[in-house]
Amino acid sequence: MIKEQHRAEKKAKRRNEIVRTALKLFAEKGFYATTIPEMARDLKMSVGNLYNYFSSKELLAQEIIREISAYLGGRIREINEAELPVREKIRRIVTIYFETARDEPEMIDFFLRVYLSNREVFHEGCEGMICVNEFVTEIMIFFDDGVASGELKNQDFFSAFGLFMGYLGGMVFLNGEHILPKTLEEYVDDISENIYNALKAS
Amino acid sequence: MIKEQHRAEKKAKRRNEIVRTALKLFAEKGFYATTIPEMARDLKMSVGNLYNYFSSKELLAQEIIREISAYLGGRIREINEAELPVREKIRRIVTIYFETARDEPEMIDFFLRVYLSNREVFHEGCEGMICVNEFVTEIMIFFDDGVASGELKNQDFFSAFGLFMGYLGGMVFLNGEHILPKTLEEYVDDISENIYNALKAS
Amino acid sequence: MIKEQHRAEKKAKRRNEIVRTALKLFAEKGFYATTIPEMARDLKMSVGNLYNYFSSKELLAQEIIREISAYLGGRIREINEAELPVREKIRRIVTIYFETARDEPEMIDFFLRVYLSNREVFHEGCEGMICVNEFVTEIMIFFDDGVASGELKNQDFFSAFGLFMGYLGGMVFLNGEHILPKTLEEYVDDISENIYNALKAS
Amino acid sequence: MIKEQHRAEKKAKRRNEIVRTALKLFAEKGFYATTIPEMARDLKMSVGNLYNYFSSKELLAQEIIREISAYLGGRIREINEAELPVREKIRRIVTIYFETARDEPEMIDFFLRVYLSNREVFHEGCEGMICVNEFVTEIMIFFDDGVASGELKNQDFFSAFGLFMGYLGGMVFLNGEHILPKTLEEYVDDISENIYNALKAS
DNA sequence: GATGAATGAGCTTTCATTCAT
DNA sequence: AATGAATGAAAGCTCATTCAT
Repeated sequence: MIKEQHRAEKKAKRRNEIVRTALKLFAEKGFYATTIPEMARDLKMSVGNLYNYFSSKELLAQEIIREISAYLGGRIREINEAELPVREKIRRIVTIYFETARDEPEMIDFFLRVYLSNREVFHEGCEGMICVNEFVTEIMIFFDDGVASGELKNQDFFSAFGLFMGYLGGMVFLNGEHILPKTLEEYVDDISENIYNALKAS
Repeated sequence: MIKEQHRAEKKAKRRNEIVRTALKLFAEKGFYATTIPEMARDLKMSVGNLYNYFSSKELLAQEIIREISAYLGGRIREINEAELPVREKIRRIVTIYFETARDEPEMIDFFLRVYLSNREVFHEGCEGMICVNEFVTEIMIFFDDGVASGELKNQDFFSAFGLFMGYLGGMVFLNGEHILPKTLEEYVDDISENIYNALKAS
Repeated sequence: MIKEQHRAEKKAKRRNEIVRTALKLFAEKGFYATTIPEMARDLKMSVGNLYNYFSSKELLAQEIIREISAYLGGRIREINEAELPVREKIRRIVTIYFETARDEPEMIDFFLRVYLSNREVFHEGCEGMICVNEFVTEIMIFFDDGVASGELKNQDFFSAFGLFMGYLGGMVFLNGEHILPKTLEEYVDDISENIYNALKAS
Repeated sequence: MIKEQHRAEKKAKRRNEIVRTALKLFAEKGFYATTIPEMARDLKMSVGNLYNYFSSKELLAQEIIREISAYLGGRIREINEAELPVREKIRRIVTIYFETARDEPEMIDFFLRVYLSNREVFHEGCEGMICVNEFVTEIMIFFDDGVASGELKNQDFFSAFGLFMGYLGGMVFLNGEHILPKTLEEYVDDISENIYNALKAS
């Protein structure tokens, strides 16, 4: 039926609007300081109806992190699939991360301010890394490929992962606090170089 | 008057107990999930009296981060003051950070789970880095000394700071989520080496 | 028209399914803990359509009690129409009540847990005993017949009715709470005897 | 300290007012139709403060049933302790029950409309009969004494208990629904006689 | 300094009912 | 006859903070 299709589409669209609005609010104010009535107001939607789409505030947050992970994972996959020296791959990953932080800051902020911070919100349903699986997997592939090609030093994956992600997250945090004297983009060279030096073979 | 001295001492002691208890609770449960009545109960103290020592939950959290910064800053100062090659200094800083995470996890957890996450709590009174000033200053000294001695590459301080702190914070986070296959101590070698390679001169 | 007949039949059937499902849910979980969306889900029907059959939750509950009254009234009518000594009639009524409690517990549970308890639900539309009229009438006939035949003491009907119904309801309640050391069936003898002794003519 | 004593007294008094007000509301409108804000309004007290006295609506209801049980148990104990023929004891118990229903109808209504009906409210904390223990115990003593003295037939306790309590409860229910043509007091003779006949020896 | 009863705004969530399709 | 998205009022409960004692 065309009608039903139309309705389903509309619902999917509405659902998407909810996710986007919630992402924005959560990223700005944190999980606890964002209230459902506020979200409903921004969406011009009743509180009750919001609950027709997501059965709890926690599940909404979990959906969001899954979508962020899928988005970033996809961006990194493109890089993994290109034939490029590791040095250049690192540069591109750093660039993408900072670009995202600039153009869609909600995504990175949510990651840092909600996902990493309010662990209790994710412990039921997003244990370990299952909700950021896509993203982590691509980083892992990047690393394994680099080791396989002899460009990267062979070490425990988490030593490399912590460096990469901790570093980038830290820089975005400092930027968000207006502590950095330069824009993120201007740090790309230094940071890519540092990461490369840290991880490269011999 | 001896009496007054005694009274002041007692008050300082009580204040200290409050800070320690609050630190423990905030680190364990986060800022919002920790309630003042709960803190009072743990302290065997009335809520009203607690407010005689700290006029709000936020100010209490700010005091805590200042004390953590002072503590860690002090530990790093010792290293800065020793005559050691940079490589060894890095190793010692990493070691101290992980030791603290193991022996007094509240401090690092508070840093990651409260200070970095609930920015709204600190925006009035701890703008920028003023409440973690002592700690940051020592890292800065470590870095400047290394550059001065020619051991470290001369680059924007924050490129180095973000690497150092993001990396260590990231590893402690992964450890807290039980994602790491090894203990933090077993990562000290790899991580110190990575940091050194990232920052060393040419 | 045959079509219309068919349609009317189908509607009656659907209506019946609703009553049965609602009865089950109300009996299990009580009036307030049973929600209309839940009922619709169990019926594989939309909430909107449910409201085409019953215009409110209250009216649905009222319909249910009327049907229960009709069912139990019918069972007792059979006994009233048989030529039996009062002693045996009492025994049969007790037996039927307990059998129903065992085989179709929804009916008795609804009676005790919804009809007797949530009076506010029935005050508009089921005042007094009008919705349990059929059932009460048959008990009245039983009683009048017994008095007429000289087997039962002539007293205010409600003295007898309260004894009969309060007693049986009380036993089913105790049974439902798992307080009774024996099954309801094993109490039939004692209880019938007690009722007979209470009501019999001098 | 006199001050502390005074404060404790005041708190106990307030607690009592809460219990009385809640009892009245619950009895009138049932458990679910009575709201906490409404209770607070009647008590001229804030909602929050109410929760300083009772940590949930359920626990409040449990406290109430315990107090009712204690009250009725006490009244029946007096009868048990008097040297009276069983026939007279029955009469007095019936009288007390109906008197209570007339003078403090909330107590009996709560018993029938909340305790017996909303079992889910009591299942955690008042399993089985533990919250009506005092009352049931006295009925048990009455029954055992009667059997011991040879006045009552020796039968399963619950056969007798169900009769007694179901009967009285049933009559109060009918009275509450304005179905009875006479006042409860006018039924005392008939009912006592019926109970006696039902339970007496031989 | 110390107590803890009191406040009240605000939170997440629920649900009977309606209505455009 | 059927759908289910939408409403919106209201529920139970929490908690930082105040203040009379």
